[in-house]
Amino acid sequence: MASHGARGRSGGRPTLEEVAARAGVGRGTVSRVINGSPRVSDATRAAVEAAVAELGYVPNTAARALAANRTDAIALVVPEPETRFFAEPYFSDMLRGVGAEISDTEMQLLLTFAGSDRERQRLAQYLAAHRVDGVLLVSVHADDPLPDLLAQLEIPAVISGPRSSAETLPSVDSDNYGGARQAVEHLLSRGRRRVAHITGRLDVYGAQRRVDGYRDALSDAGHGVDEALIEAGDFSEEGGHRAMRALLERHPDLDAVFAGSDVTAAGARQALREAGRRIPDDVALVGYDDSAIARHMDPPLTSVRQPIEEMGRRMIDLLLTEVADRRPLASRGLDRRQMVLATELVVRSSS
Amino acid sequence: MASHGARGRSGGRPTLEEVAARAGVGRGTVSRVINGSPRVSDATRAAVEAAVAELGYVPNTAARALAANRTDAIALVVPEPETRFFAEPYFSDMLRGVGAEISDTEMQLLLTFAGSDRERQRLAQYLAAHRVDGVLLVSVHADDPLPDLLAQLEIPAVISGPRSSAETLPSVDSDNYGGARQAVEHLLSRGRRRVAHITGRLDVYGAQRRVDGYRDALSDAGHGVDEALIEAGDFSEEGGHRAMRALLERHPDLDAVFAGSDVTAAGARQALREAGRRIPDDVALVGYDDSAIARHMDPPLTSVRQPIEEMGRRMIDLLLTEVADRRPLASRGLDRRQMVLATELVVRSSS
DNA sequence: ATCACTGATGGGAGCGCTCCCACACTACCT
DNA sequence: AGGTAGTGTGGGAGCGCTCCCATCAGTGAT
Repeated sequence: MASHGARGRSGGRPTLEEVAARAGVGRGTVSRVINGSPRVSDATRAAVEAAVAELGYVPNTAARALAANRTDAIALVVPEPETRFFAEPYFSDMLRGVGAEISDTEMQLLLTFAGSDRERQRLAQYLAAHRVDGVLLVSVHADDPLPDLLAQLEIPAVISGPRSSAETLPSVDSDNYGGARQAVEHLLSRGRRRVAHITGRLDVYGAQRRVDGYRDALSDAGHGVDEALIEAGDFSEEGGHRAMRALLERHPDLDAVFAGSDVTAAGARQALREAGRRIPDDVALVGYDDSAIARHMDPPLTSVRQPIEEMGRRMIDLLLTEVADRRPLASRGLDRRQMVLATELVVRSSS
Repeated sequence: MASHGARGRSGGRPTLEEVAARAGVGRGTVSRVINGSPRVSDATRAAVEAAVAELGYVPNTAARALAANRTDAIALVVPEPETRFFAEPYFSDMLRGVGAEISDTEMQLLLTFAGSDRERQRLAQYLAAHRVDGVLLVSVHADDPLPDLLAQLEIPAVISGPRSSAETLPSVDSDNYGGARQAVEHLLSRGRRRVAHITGRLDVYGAQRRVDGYRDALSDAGHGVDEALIEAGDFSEEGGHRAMRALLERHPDLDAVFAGSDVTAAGARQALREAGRRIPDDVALVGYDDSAIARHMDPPLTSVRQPIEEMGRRMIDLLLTEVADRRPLASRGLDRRQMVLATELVVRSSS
C-alpha cells in the first residue's frame, strides 16, 4: 500500500510486522524469537513460530544488515589469478573445508580473487563498503597490503599461513617445517644422499619454513647442505619443470628431489622423464600437499599430507569467533591465536 | 548521534547525506549522480563527484538493497556436490567465464552448491529470501525442481543446458549433437569401424543429444548402430572406468571409443590400459570438453572442444538482460532466447 | 503578459529490520 | 507495607538508501 512499494503484495514476502500481528505480539518479540533470544516465554515463542510457519516468513537480509550493521557474509580472498586457483588443488581443498564448515551456519561465503590489479581495486572497494563481516586470507605473500587494509577497516580476518614468525593476525597453518623434515628424513632413510629441493614461492612464509626443514634435516643427519641443490620454484608445474632442468644441469648426479608442492613435483617429473631419468630408480621424488595429483601420478607420488580441509574448517571457526567478539584489533597480542596442524608423510612408489 | 548508532563515527563511512552537504546539493541529486542518471547538470555532477572523492564515499549496499528491492548479486547454482565441482573441469571453466564477464559489472557472484538435500534446503531458503537478483543454473537434471521454484519466486534465471527440446528458460548451450557427430565421423574417417560410446548422465539433456549425434553419425555413414556398443556413464572417472570394462567384456573387438567427457575418457583409458589395449594402436579414444586433462593425458587426448568460458560469458549477458528487464516470465514464449555455440574437434594422438 | 511545457533539483516517506528504553508484572527481600 | 530486582513485552527511533512528488526556474508558444 506504500506509494512506490506498490509492486503488488503478490509474491507474499511477509514482514516481521505481519508476523507480529498474526501472532498477536509486538514486533520486538518476533525479532527476539527469530534471533533466538532467551528472553521470551515458551508460550509466546510457540505462537510466533506458528505464525512464522503459516506465513512462510523469511527475514529480509538487507533490512537486517542495514539495521544491525552486519552482513552475515564472509569473503574467502585468494590473492591469485583464477587460473592458478583452479590449477592448484591446495585452494580447492581449502575451499571445500571452508564450505563444509560454513554450511553449518547462517553465514554466506563469497569467493573473491585478487590476482590482477583490477581485481584488487574491486576488492578494496568491496571491503570499504563493508559488505562482509570477516575475511579469510589464503596464501598471502609477504608484502601484501591487504592485511593492513583490513586492519584499518577494522574487519576481522584470519590468515591461512602466517606472513612471518611475528604474524599479528590469527592464523591456521600446517607444520611446514616438520613436514619438510619428514620428507627429507624419509629420502635419507631410503639411502638417498644427493637430495635436491625445489622450493615454493619464497615470499610465502610457509615455503621458507620448508626450506628450513630441508636444511635442518640434512644437517642434523650429518650431511652438509649444498646450496646448489636448492632451486627456487613457484608452486606451479612450469616452475617445477624449469627448476628441475636447472638442477639436473648443475647436479646430474642427484638422486632425490623434494618438491615444494605436488604440482611442482608433476613438473619435475616431466623434466626428469625428458632427461631419461627413471622414478624412483634413478631419482626419488617427494611432493607436498598429498593432493589428488599425487595419487594419479605415474608413478604414484610420495607426498607430505597437510590436512587442508581441516585447516579450512579451523579458519572458519577462528573467524566466526573473531566476528562474534567484534574485537578485531583488541584481541591481538593478548591471545594471539596461531594454530599449527600436524603433517603426515604418505609414502607411495615414487620414493 | 543516534542512540544505538553511536558506535563512534570513527571509521568514517560517509553517507549520502554527508556527500550532499559537502557538495551543497540535495540527497536526491547525489543519488542521481551515483546511479548515473542523465537528469543532472554537468556542473552539479562535477561538484558531487568531487565530494564523493574527497570523502571516499562508498554506497551502503544493504541500504540500497532495502530501498530499491534488489541486491546486485546473482548466484551460480551447481546442483552437484562440491567434490564433483572441483573434479570436473567443465564447472571450473564455466566459473572462469562467468567470473570474467561479471567482473566488468557491479554485480556480485555467489557460488552455491546444491548437491546434498541439506544444501538444497538452504538454497531454497536463500532464494525465498530474495538474496539474489538472478540465478545461473549449471548442468541441471531433467527432474530438478529448482527451475520451477525460481519461476514461482519470479527470479530471473538462465540455464546452461536446456532440460529438453521444450526448454522454457533462456539457455546457453554448445552443439552437443554436432560435436558428437564430429567425433564419430572423425573416428570413422580414421578407418575405425567398431566405435563404442560411453555416455554422460542421461538425465542431462546434452548427454542425450550426444548419443543422438553418435547414432546419426553411424547411420548416415551407412553403419548400423549396435546398442551393445553404448554404455551409460555419468561424466565421472570411475564411471568411465566401469563402463569401459563393461564394453570390453561385451565387445573385446571394439576399436574406438567416444567418451562423454574428458574425465570419462581418463577412466576409460585406465581400463583400456589394464586390459592391455594400446591407445591409439588398438583402440582410438576421443573425449569431450577439451579440458586441461585432454592435453595432459598420456597419450594426449583428441577431444571435442566446447567454448565453455564463452558459454559462461553469454549466460551472464543473458541473465543481466533478464534482470534488467525484470520480466522473468513475461518474456517466455515470446522470444525464447536459446543460444547454441559451435564445437570444434581438436585432434591429438589418442585417435 | 500568460500559459504551457521541460529539465534540474530538494526533500518527505518509506523499505523491514534491530536496538533500546519504558512499562507492566511478579517475585523476594527488608 | 515499601522497596528492589528481575522477567517478559511493546513500540519508537533510526540504519542509509531510492523513489517520487513538489517546486522552481527557464523557454518558447499564444
